[in-house]
Amino acid sequence: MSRTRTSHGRTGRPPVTSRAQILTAAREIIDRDGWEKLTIRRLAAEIGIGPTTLYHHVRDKKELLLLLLNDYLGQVEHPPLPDDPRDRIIVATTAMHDAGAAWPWVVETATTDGFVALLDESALWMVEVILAAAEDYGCTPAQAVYIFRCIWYYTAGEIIVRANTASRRAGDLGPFSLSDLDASQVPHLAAIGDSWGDVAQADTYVDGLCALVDGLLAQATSAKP
Amino acid sequence: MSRTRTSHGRTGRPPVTSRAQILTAAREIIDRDGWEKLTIRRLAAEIGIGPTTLYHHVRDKKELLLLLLNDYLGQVEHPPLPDDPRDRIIVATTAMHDAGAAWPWVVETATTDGFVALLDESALWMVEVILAAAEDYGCTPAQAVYIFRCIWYYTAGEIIVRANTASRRAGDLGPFSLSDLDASQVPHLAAIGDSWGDVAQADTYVDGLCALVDGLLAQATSAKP
DNA sequence: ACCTGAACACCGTTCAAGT
DNA sequence: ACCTGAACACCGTTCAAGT
Repeated sequence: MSRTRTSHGRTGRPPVTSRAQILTAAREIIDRDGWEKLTIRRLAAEIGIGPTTLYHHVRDKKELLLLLLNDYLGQVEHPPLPDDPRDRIIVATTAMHDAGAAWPWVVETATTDGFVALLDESALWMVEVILAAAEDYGCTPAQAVYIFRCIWYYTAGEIIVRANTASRRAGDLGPFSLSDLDASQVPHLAAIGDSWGDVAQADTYVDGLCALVDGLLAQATSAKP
Repeated sequence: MSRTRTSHGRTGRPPVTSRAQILTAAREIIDRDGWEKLTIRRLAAEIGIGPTTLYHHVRDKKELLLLLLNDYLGQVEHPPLPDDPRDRIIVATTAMHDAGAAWPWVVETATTDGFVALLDESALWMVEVILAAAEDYGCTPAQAVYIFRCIWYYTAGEIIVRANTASRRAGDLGPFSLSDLDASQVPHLAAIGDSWGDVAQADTYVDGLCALVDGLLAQATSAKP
């Protein structure tokens, strides 16, 4: 795993490609050109090697993304955690969300049930904090996993919509037209009309998260599902 | 919009390509080969025309997907709605979820804030029902929009994870290994270990939705955000 | 071992040209 | 108008061959 190969013998010639170098170059591309531009071919060009050479260091594009994801999550700083278990869930989840919102491509690799099994310990502290807090609150381990999954669905969905909306804003589609709807068919929608845009601009992630967590904790302690 | 061009003059030769034919062919490909296989080139081949010809009937691949999405959502059947507003939200959302789970690619086009503005009236009844129910419950229009967005984040996230997990099950990654974690670093996760897989297999979408909706309604009626 | 170029089997999209 | 082939600028990945 962590075998360092910075030099091999007396030649002193540093290896042209190492996993660390690959990851650095990949992050360089993402930060500079956007994450859609991270391709095997571009990454190889960035390092200065042939595309095929990359396959000696990384099995797949998927493995590359997983490596990158673990590396990134391991560097996310740990926020101070409050004592109250409920608040601890909110804080840890918000940290998870902010990390994802800053690098939305992580959801691409992380939106598989069981992706936790692919992560390093250093990347799993957020999951651990949420599980521990839920159990502190009185949940069973199974309930804690259930709560984590629900929180992750909500968070992943919000990050994806957020990312797509941001790239749309740059882009193509017209401004917005919820005003010319047939009021007899969809009266409430027609009444809201174009003010939808204003309302939807507000960042309500944390509000919604609180509602979800409170609902989940109430559910878990009232009856066992 | 609905101008029919099934014949133009006396020639009697039906046009080789119409929007309806394109959509039918696209659904054929998705149902037969999976939605990843729906490409402009394959679609053209399916119809029996050149790829470039398609661009005379559809601006973009994105427009094609939007056309397909509207068409599909318009055909989703309306479930009987209960009187209780809270239950109405659950039923309408579940219908929306089931439609998405059956055709997960819809999230690709629908995970943009404001995607509602791109939909036809016939596809918007689920949104309308949710907004109406929230207002029936005592919410302001703005609160109703907020509730819809939260519900959509949770639902979209669940559908995406569900779809990715299903395609993974066919696939590549190892079985699961949450057992060899360092218990000193992540004790709760290590304790759960491989039983995560069993717990995560349960379909808890509706349970989580109920928790979310109850949390949101409690929040909306207690104070105005 | 480590790296290479050439090739395979694809993409979405544009554009000048045909009928 | 409607359709076309050729081309552009890409993808991820494989494979036989080089050092």
